[in-house]
Amino acid sequence: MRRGYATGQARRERILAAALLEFAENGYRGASLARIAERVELSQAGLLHHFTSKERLLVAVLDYRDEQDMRRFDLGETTGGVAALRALVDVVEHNARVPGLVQLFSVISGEAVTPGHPGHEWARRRYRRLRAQVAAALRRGAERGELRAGLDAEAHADRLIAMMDGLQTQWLIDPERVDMAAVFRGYVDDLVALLRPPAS
Amino acid sequence: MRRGYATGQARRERILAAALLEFAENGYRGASLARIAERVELSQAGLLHHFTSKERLLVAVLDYRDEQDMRRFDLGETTGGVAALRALVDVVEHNARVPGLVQLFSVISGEAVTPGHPGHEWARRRYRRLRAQVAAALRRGAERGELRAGLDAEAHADRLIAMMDGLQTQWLIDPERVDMAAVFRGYVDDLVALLRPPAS
DNA sequence: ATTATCTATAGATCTATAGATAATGC
DNA sequence: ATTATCTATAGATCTATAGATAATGC
Repeated sequence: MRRGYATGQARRERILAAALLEFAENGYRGASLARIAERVELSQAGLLHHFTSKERLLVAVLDYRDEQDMRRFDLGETTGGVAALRALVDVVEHNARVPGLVQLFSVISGEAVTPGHPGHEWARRRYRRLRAQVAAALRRGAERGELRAGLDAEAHADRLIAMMDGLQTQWLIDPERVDMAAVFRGYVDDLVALLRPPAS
Repeated sequence: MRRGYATGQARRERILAAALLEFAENGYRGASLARIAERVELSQAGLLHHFTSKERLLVAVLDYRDEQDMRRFDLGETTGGVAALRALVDVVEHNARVPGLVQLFSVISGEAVTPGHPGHEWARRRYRRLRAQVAAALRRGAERGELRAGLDAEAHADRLIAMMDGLQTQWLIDPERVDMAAVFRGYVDDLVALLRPPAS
């Protein structure tokens, strides 16, 4: 499997990091390959030697970030129920410390609602995967008797994800106003109370 | 107060409508004045006679839409408590019928998380206003004894708005997967149960 | 007079490709 | 040989302004 020389590999990593910043700051459409190239001290043509096109570069950045986040976000096969919900609160608390990454996802998800946007398919897959993961964790909690039996796992998963995204947008636009982690924690607390199995 | 000739007034309205479509489809950065001008059968310079710059045109579109929506969204001085929460469900149900408008707000809000974006201030003001309106309606409900007394009105308002926004994004990206209105209604139902005053 | 248009154009971008040269490592 | 770079450039944009001409309505 050809992966190029070591020097090229290192350069590609630097390009991904620089592209992430540029896309987060300007979105896909507002981003400039020339500016990215400048940040890694490379000509713009040199950049395209490594990534062929702006579209491919965006997809590479998104996949790269997804890979990193999967680990943190992965609720494992064992975690479930209340522990899983608490893990989501931890994710939000962590996100409050990395505004740059949060901004990348917010900006790109916003742009990607447009069909034809190079991030459209990525976003669709991502939301489906997240929903499946969260729903599975909730269901494990129900099986163990930790959460109410009849719960609608998919609907709650959609809501948890929507809540995270929506609060992120508010927080990025007006950081002083919104304590993203606290408001999300309040949601999870209410949810835990609501989904507690009826006293036997 | 100079408002120009009747013909100009009519042209400006057409421009706003066309610009709305273009911004919704391509975001601020991806939008093209030439394409907007084409849709209203005007030269691109002719368009700029009416709106001076691309930035001003975006702001005009956003203010124009806000004005329209204020009526629908206005929870009045009388509505409060559970009725206000039901009114939000109506809003979401209505939004599910106008994907174009929803897309405008999603795309621009996403872009506007970047400081320096011409929609940044608009988004900030908008979220503050929405929060104040929703929180006030919840508080009226509490005063009337319809909702639990000690409720955190601001936090619940932030969450309601975040939920609406987050579900909109999911719905726009994958309309077949998400029944936006139904999932939101589920949230409101849970919230009504949670905020019901303790039995006296 | 004021307003609504137009054509023409300056001046900055932008992405992607062609083709040459230098470095790397089997 | 393959990979990593570069310069140069084609070909499309883009926004905003200057300056001329036509229509509108006090």
